[in-house]
Amino acid sequence: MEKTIYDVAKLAGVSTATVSRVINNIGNVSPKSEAKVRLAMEKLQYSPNALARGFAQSKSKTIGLVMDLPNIEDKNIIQISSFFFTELFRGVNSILRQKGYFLMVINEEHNLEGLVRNFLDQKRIDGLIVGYMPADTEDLEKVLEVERPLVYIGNIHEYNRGLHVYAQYIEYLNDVLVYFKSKGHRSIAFLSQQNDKHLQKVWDAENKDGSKNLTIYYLDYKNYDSFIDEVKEVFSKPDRPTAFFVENIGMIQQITTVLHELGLSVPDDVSLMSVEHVKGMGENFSPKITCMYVPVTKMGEAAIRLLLEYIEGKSDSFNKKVNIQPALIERDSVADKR
Amino acid sequence: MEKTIYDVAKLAGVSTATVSRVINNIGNVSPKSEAKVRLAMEKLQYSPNALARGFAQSKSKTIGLVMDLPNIEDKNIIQISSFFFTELFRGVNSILRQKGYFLMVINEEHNLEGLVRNFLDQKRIDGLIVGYMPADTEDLEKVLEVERPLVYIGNIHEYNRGLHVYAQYIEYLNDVLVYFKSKGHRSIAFLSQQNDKHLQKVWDAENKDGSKNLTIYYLDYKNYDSFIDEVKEVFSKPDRPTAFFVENIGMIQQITTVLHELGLSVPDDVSLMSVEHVKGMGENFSPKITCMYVPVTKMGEAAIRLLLEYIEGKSDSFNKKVNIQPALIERDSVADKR
DNA sequence: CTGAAAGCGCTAACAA
DNA sequence: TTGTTAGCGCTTTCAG
Repeated sequence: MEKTIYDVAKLAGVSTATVSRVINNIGNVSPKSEAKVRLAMEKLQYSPNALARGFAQSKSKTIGLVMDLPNIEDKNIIQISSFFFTELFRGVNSILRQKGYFLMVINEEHNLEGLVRNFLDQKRIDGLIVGYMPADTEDLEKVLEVERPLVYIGNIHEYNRGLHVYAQYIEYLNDVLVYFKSKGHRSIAFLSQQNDKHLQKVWDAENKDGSKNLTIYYLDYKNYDSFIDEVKEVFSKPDRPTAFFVENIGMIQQITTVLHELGLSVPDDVSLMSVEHVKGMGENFSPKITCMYVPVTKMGEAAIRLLLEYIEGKSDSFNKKVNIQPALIERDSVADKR
Repeated sequence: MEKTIYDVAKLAGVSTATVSRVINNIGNVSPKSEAKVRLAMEKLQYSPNALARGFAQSKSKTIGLVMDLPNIEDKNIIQISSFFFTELFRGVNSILRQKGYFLMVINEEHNLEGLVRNFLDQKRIDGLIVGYMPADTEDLEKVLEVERPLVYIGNIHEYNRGLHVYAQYIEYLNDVLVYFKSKGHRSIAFLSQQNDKHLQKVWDAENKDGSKNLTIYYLDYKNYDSFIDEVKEVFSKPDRPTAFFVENIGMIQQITTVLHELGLSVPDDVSLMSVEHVKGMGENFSPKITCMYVPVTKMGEAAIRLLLEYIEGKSDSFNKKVNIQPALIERDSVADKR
């Protein structure tokens, strides 16, 4: 038979209310009583039943983390997202445990509203972190409308409300471009899984003076089997780009090999940049890759802080945003063309 | 105010017991009643309170997955374990959700007994999967002693009991050796994080005929900053190994570069093998790397099956083992020296 | 500072 | 096939 708070109370010679007070560090307990209770708990090896506590308080003390773990077939994305996932997890979990919360990872379909119903309404979790960078969907809007305890991590969206932690994707893409430009590059290729509308904006911004002095190639790797061919094609031309931004650092190895096969060396013929979610990862290559470091762990931490403030009523506002700034880490893969 | 089972019962004109019966698909409900109940639930947008259910049944319907996510400073291990983690998670979670369970990821210190007390005794979880491949510790023995619902994934241990899913590490190490040998290699290096006692066993087994016709180098990468130097040293010798097993596939890139710098090419001068936890990952290299594929996802699935059988009383035995067989996938990184 | 007691929402005998 | 009802273990007023 499991020990209950009654057993402890009886052994300690106090009421269950007093035991509850010491368990929860409420105070208003005499040192004497507290000592008796602690002794009794010790003797009985008492562990409070989390289910009963949660039930009594209508709080599960657990937070959900929605991640869209890609299917193993998506070779493109699995590497980058493995790191993204584990880094985010680490950031979220460390803060959570400190505050006495637990973490439930949720890897469901993209039906946000359904998720909210299943997990929040059933009180399985107290709040939700959406880590799969949802696009602007009606689903998202609906959830924001009802002000559920939910933080989403990712690009800023058009419904300008809700708890939100983000790294300004468009901005850092722009930073990459500006950096390449500052090093004298005028013909630049991007290999990115993002919709090219972001790149288009960047491109437009850079060429708005009408000089059109930049040439930008956009490669996408929706199709895993064909992007290598695309790369080969673009870099075989005599007027090939001198700089190449490869969003997924897991592809740097292959890209480097392909460039070598084309007789091009890094960074002398082609400069390379990438994104790292794990700090220092760019150093695992030769030459060491200059990267935008996107601190996912920090984003996770910020998200949790926002969420707990809201859940615990310390924050009155549902509309808060935190912008985490990526950092450009210069290494050896970008040549100075000036 | 949240809707409760009473609201549903009242609206449907039945008792709470009947509502409970349809929620839980117990049966013994007339189609008529069931229809009324479902309609009422629909109208009220009713979601059963998981906390209350858990409390009433003393079951949380959630399983804990203990993972030791390495600190970001451990550059050695972070890559391999990112994949290991996400793949294991995927396997575990998919089966779990199918069966109506939820997954709580636990990333705590190596104190197994403490974990068990915190999570199992408090009924926060119904069972535990230990995914960090625990060594033979007294901690582990104690937990096995009391037959808690726990499956561990990893190497077989000396306490020959408990629920256990494993890939036979020593065996597949041996398979690697045998494979290299079959290709005519006689001088082989291993770069592995494992304690070298495993390798020693392999070595002994292979040389037990007294012919000593194999030379095995053991490199370890405990120290991230120095293993590259070790590699350089070993492969600079005129009698360098002709084959190299690099356990961590995340290091293949660096190793290849180092070998190139030494003027050695793969596989002509040095043959390479590695381990992949994500199927097909060895193909992301040039040349494509011959790998032992360790199907972590399958291991996760097997673990869950074992655990749920035990928890739900379908299995009488606490002592069950499942051995998941790794597969050797031949690609282009091993030369035939015969 | 302490204790009595009323729930929290659901399940599961048991009786009908 | 249904309904009644006594818990499940803890928190939290409220009165003392």
